[in-house]
Parts: sequence; structure tokens; C-alpha cells
Amino acid sequence: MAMPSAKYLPAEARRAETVEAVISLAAERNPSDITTAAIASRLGLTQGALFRHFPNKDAILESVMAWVSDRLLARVETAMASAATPLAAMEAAFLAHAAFVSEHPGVPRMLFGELQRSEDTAAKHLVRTLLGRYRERLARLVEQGKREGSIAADVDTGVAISGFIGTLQGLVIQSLLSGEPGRIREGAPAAFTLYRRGIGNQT
Amino acid sequence: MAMPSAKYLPAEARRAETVEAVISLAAERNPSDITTAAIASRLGLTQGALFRHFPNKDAILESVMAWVSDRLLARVETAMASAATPLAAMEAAFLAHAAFVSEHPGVPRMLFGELQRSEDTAAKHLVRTLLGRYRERLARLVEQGKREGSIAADVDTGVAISGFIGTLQGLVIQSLLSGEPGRIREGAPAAFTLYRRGIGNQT
DNA sequence: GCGTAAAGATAGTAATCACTTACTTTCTTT
DNA sequence: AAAGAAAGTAAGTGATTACTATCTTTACGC
Repeated sequence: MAMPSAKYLPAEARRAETVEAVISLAAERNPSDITTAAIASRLGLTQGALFRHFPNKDAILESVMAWVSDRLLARVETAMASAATPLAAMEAAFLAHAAFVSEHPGVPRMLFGELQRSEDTAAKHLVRTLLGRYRERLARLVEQGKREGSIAADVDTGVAISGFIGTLQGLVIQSLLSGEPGRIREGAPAAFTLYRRGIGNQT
Repeated sequence: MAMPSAKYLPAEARRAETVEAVISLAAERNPSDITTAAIASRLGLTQGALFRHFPNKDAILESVMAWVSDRLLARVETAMASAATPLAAMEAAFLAHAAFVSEHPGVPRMLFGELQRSEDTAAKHLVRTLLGRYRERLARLVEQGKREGSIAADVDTGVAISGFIGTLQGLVIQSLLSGEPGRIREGAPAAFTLYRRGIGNQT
């Protein structure tokens, strides 16, 4: 993944490789000090070569965010679709999300980092859109769960969603402290069980 | 708070003012692109003046982290001490923590940002120490709660702690999205209720 | 075997960064 | 009131940033 591969790749393949390089770099260092020189070096290219495929650095970040949005939402939605009940769908989404960030530990850092940038970049907008869509999917499940009685009716939907994302973020922080991204995936089932008890109907 | 105050302050007062300036800047922009020029400008000083009081930028960040560690732990511990039961202590800690980051929205960003720096700075070490102490206090409460039966015995302590911090982090992300730091404090009681249901004994 | 897309090397831009140096203003103390 | 220490200023330093310019070289399809 994101290995310095063949020379003279077609432009589209090079762009895809660039995105992966950024994501793998984000797993190792603070996303906001990833330089174009570092990206190029990971690809085995010179820095100037990057600007054959992207007009500027922000366009690279925008592509990264688009990649993340697509992949993450796709995996989460696929996971949701294969579940019978709302709670099972949320669990599947949770585990799929955890697996995704376990594979790409730089992703949550980039999302978080992009959110707190002061400039109004296209990448930032993509993150907001992603989170908006994510919230929407979750909200649907929570409401559905409340209707059928598996989720407590007195749980506010917004709070439930915030808790869902927060529980994931707790795992991310744990992995930052331990330096072992794999712990996100490993800890996910137990973390979700805790969360499920919180929102679940307990009568 | 952190207003450009009088000129020719004594060194200690200036250092304290500098710390507050950094924290207030972190509320507005990505912590990792807070420049010494920006800090000085907020204080109404020239950039070079900072280096009268700190040997380098890392020393400033170190002071900031020490400030945060002291204040946050103090407030959380005071809150814990005034509660009768373990669960009440955790709630008090949660609300105190939420109030603190509501007042200083830049703080969780700085902690998170410092954790993911690749260099081994003194500031990073302070953050790890802070989180270690925090975990310790929480672990004590969770174990105590399990013993007296108010917290479910089958809940792993590490998972409970990760969930505690994650739930807080969920509120932070919400406030990043909405741009309203006050929401952290407002949303805290409901968020904790959800968390409490998750860890609480439900028999 | 020619044309072209992709990448190379090299050198340069203007801006910004943390940090330094030389000097001046203010405060404090005697 | 004078002197010395402390605090602050102004103008730099060199390194690094994203990005551009120019020109050469490589690979591959027609």
C-alpha cells in the first residue's frame, strides 16, 4: 500500500497512489506538517512532479478527503445493509468503521485536523458533508430502533450519535497513547457493547 | 482573559499571560500553526520579546501543557472529592471536565495535537502523564463502583475509561462542527446519562 | 521510429518560520 | 537622582515552505 511502485504511471493511477501516500504519512506524523516534499519522497518522485497531477496542495488534500469519504461511507453502508435490526446495523457500522481506521490510522487524525483548520477549504467542506451523511444514516437507525422498542425512547438521537462517534474516538485516543493502531479494531466489540447498553432499552 | 494588558510586566506575569494567549489562540485555529508571531501579537508585543521569557517555542508549549495539566486535574479532582458515590464522582468529574473545555475549547485540540506529534517533546510527555493520572483516578472509581455493585461487574475497566474520554471527545467534535463551544457544557449531562446507562448495573 | 505523456534535474520565486543581535525604554533600588 | 537590571523593540539571520520555470530524458503506442 502506497509503496513506491512503477515509474511512469498514468496520471490517474499516480493520483490514487498519491492519496494513499498521504494517508500512510498521516499515520506516522501530524497531518498538518505533511509537506509536498515528503509525499513525493514516499512515492519515489521529486517534489515538482506532484504538480503535474494536482494544481496545488489543497487539491491533494481534497482528493484525500474525497477518497476517505467514499470508502468510509461505502464500507459503513454495506455493513449496515447486511444487518437485520437497527442495533445490529449500528454494531456492524461501528465495527466496520473501527476496522477502517485500524487499517488507516491517519484517517481520524486528518478528519479531526481538517475540521479545526480556520480556512474554508474544499477539504473541510468534504469532511462536514461526510459527517453530515454519517449522522443522517445513524439518525435513521436510532429513530427506527426507538420505534420498534430496541432503543430507549428517552435517549436523544443527537446524543446517541455523538456518543457513537465519541466512543470510536475514544478508541482512537487509546491507540494514539499505545501506538498500536490494531487496538482500535480489537477494542471495538467491547466498546460497542458498552455503548449499546447505554442506548438500548433496558426494560 | 489573555487581553493585551500593561506593558513591562514582570516576567512571571508575562509568562502566565503567554500561556493564556496560546490557549485562546488554540480555540480559533489549528494548534500546530500557532506561530510565535501570533502569540506575541495577541499580547501586544513584538515577536522577539517572547524569547526574553522562554528559551524556545517548545518551552512555551511545555508551559501551556503544565498549566492545562494542573488546572484540569485540580478541577476534576475537586469535583470527584465532593461526591458521595463512585458514579456521582464520575458524573461530577465529567461535568467539571466538560465545563473546563467549554471555557477553553482549544485545550482538547492541543492535547490531541500534541499526542500525535512525532517528536518526543517535553509537552508530549506532560500530556501522557496527565492522561495517565486521569486514567488512574477513573480506574479507582470504576473498580470501587464494581465492588459496591453500582457499576456492572462485567464491564472492563479500560473500556469504561476509554468510553468516558471518548464520550467527552464526542462532545468536542460536535462543538467543532457547530462552532459553539458552549454546547460541550450544555450537552454534557445528557451525554453522561447515556454513558452511565452503559456502565451502570441494570439489575 | 516518431510523437507524446510522464518524469527527471536544477534553479529559482516569495513567503514564513523560529530564533538572534543590537539597541532603547521602563522600572526599581539605593 | 543616578545607576543597573529587566523588559521591550526593530531589524535582521538562515532554514524551510509551497510553488514555478526551463529544459532534458525515458517509455510506449501507433
